[in-house]
Order: sequence, then structure tokens, then C-alpha cells
Amino acid sequence: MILSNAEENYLKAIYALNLLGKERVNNQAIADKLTINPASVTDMVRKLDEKKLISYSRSEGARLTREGLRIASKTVRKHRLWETFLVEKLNFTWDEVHDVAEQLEHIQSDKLLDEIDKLLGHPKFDPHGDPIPDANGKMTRIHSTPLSEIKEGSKVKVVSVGDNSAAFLRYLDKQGISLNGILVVKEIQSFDQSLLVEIKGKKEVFLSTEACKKIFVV
Amino acid sequence: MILSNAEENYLKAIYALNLLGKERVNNQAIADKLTINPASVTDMVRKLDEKKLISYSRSEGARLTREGLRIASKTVRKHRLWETFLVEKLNFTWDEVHDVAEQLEHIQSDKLLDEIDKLLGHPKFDPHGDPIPDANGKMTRIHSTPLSEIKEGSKVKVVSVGDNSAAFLRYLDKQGISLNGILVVKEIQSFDQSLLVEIKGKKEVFLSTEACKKIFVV
DNA sequence: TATCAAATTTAGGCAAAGCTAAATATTTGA
DNA sequence: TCAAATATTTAGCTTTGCCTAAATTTGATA
Ligand SMILES: [Mn+2]
Ligand SMILES: [Mn+2]
Ligand SMILES: [Mn+2]
Ligand SMILES: [Mn+2]
Repeated sequence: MILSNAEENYLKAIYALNLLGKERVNNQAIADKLTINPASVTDMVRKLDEKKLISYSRSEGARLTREGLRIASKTVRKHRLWETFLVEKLNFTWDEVHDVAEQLEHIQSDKLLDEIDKLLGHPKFDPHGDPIPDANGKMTRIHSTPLSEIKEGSKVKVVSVGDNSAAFLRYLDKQGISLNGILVVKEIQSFDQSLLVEIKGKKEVFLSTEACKKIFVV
Repeated sequence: MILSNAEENYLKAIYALNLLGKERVNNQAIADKLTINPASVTDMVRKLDEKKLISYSRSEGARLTREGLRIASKTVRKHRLWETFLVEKLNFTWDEVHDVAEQLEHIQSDKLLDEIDKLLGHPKFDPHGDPIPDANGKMTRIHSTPLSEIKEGSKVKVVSVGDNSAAFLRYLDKQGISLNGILVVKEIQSFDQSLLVEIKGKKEVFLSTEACKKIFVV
């Protein structure tokens, strides 16, 4: 079955919300995620239900069927493999890849996907530290913690970021924070919970609570 | 200006027809090229004219404006660079690339295009022997001849093919004909103009007139 | 339990890109 | 020159995916 970009985006949104813990996904959440009007979501979930890609009911909300899950995770796989490809092979930076990958993830070609995967050596994580589902939809789950919940004095490693926007990623670049970077939490400011962080042997920077919530560490 | 896939495809079709010698392109020709109904073409050429990408009049037909030409040749450039990339870097065969390139040519990212071009070493020709326009739309023109017009006894080199369909390309594979292959025209059958051709030191094959019209040689 | 807020759906519309069938133009060529 | 063939346009319709505004439903809470 060939799906439209819109349909794939809805499935991906539901998939992402599922992973965030909500196994029942309501229309409002999908609408927020995709920045689409709830009335439009009503139409689309109905269509996806008819196509048996989700099961939807007013009370239960939406949940992916086995087939819907397969397509959603394949789309995420494509997105993250393309992002990795762009960074590894085409000199893109991590703040430049998301928008292009949003387009590339809809290209239909199994061979293309397989060959990109092979060329990259079957990577397990994308440039933002997000796990890449394998061909069966399975992916490595890392139990990380937001930097905002780390105790004073702890030494941690950055494993992923919770915001792929160019603005946020460039802010991190500016602060000197990158994937796999080692941080030491020097001080937690009591009045606003912002952090004074030492970046492994380099410098000390202040990070807002907002930023710290989006930096995941182990 | 961001164009839809459909708009880009129309511009590309007009561009291709222009290169075939027809500088005035009529709706019927566009319709045939894109396998679209002429009534639909009327709507679209009107829109492209309003957007100043073509100039259209009932009597003159359609002709690309400078901007329309720029976009058309950029789209062709993308198509052919992607085809080349797929063959050179991802183990695709020449009969597998066209359909995927039809999708990839619509991805919007100048950086992506430039990096692919750089990775490939600024190739001048695609896997079907078609010239790749450079960033300014200029491309190498090779004055080739259809094999169907070659005299008996001549020794020629295959430089391009006039049909990118998987069916035709696999037929050529089967016959042992490939780009840059050397052929000697042994005999022209008088009753149907089909050719007996020797493939450089390998074997002799019969080629139908139809096939010979689509094989370009120097 | 009555009320208010949030979520969902209905109703009606719009733009893009296609279609068919019928009406008009334009060419061609007998 | 005029009829037939070809090309173009009009009119009206379809699907997809979105929108706003106005119900309606559900659910929390006072
Ligand atoms: Mn992304
Ligand atoms: Mn990512
Ligand atoms: Mn092609
Ligand atoms: Mn080609």
C-alpha cells in the first residue's frame, strides 16, 4: 500500500506520542504535534482507521495497528538514516539535517533504504542521539535522564537532545555542548534552577532550566 | 519561489520538448509527455504563465521564461545527479534509477545538491549517457546519431540511450549493449532494416529497428 | 448534580491537480 | 473553399488535505 506524505506523517506522530508513554493518543495531541487543526485530524484518523493502519474510537483515541506500526517505524528509520547519511557523508551539521530528512523520509525505495543503511554500516543512532529502528522496527533504548534532574557534582555524558530545531542545536554548539560530551554539574542556582556546568576540560557555562530539560545524559 | 512537484514536472517536460527541437511547445505535446489530459494542461500552463515561469498563448504555445528555464534545468540536474549517485555509490543498475530519481529530483535543498555533485566529482553525464547541466544550466552537448542511421560496416561507440524504461535497459543488458561499448554494424537486413551488430570482440546480435532508433552512437 | 472547560465532531469551504464530455478553434487537404 | 481532423478550451466533477465556525460530547469540579 502506498501512502501519502500526510498519512505517513500522521502515523509517525502517533508513533512518537506512543513512545512518550501515551498509549492512547487523542486527536488534540496529534493536532498539536503536527500543528494541524483538530477538525482535520478527525477526518484523517477516520481514514487511517478505515485503512486499518490505526484503530480509532472517540473514547480510546488512536492506536497503531501492527501494519501502522510497521509503516511508522519504517518512516522513522528512513528519517534517521537520512539524517545520519547527511552528517556522515555529505558534510551537514546536526542543525541542518532535520528539514531535509522530513522530505527524504517519504521517498519510496526499499533498495535505497537498504543501501544507505549498508553504506553507513548499520548505525544505531542518528546525529541527535536518537535510536534508529532496524528493519524489524526494533531499536536500542537508552535510559537517559534530562540534565535538569542531575544532582550537583555529578559527571555525566550527553547522549541525546530532545529538540531538533536548528535554533536549539546552534545554541548548544555555541555553548560547546555536543553528543558524547562529558559534563560536570558544578552548581545548581537555587533561585531559578539553572545550571553552572563544566564542559570536560574546556570551560564553564550557564544553562537555563529550559535547555537542561532538553539535554539527555547518562 | 517554492514549486509543487507537478509544476516542476511540467517545466521539465517543456524543457525536454524544447531540447528535442520544438521551441514552441503545444499543449498536446505536454499532455502526451506527461500522460495527462489536455484539459488539465490548459489549466496548468495558464498558472505557469501567471507565475511567469512560461509564456503561453494559444497560437504560440508554451515557452520557458528565463526563470522557468533555470528551474527546469535545475530539476534535470537533480534528476541526473541522483541517478549517477545511485549507480556510483549505492549499487543501483541503470534500469533501477529512473523512478527513484523522479521522486528525489523534487527534494528542496541546495546544499544537498551541491554536496552530491561534489561527492561524485562533478560528473558530466548520467548513467544513460545524458548530459548533466551544471549549476548555471549549461551542459555538454554530444552530436550523436541513432544506430538506425549508421552505415553498414561502420564501427561506433554507444554514448546514450533514448529510453530510460527498465524494460528497454534490461533488454540492452541482455543483448550485451552498454554505454561506451564498441559496436560494428555487420549487416542491415534489407526487408525490415533490423541490424546484425558485432559487440566488440564478444558476440553478434540482431537488433530491431525500434531498438536501434533508441541507441545513440558516435 | 449542575456547570464550565476541553475535546471532538459537523458543516461548509478552499486550493491543487487531476478527470470526462461537450463546445470551439484551428489546420489541413480534397 | 469547405469539410474533416486535430487541438484547445469550457463546464462540471472528484479526491486529498487542509481550514473556520458552530455544534455537541465528555469530563472535571464546585
Ligand atoms: Mn529529525
Ligand atoms: Mn534526529
Ligand atoms: Mn531518468
Ligand atoms: Mn538518466
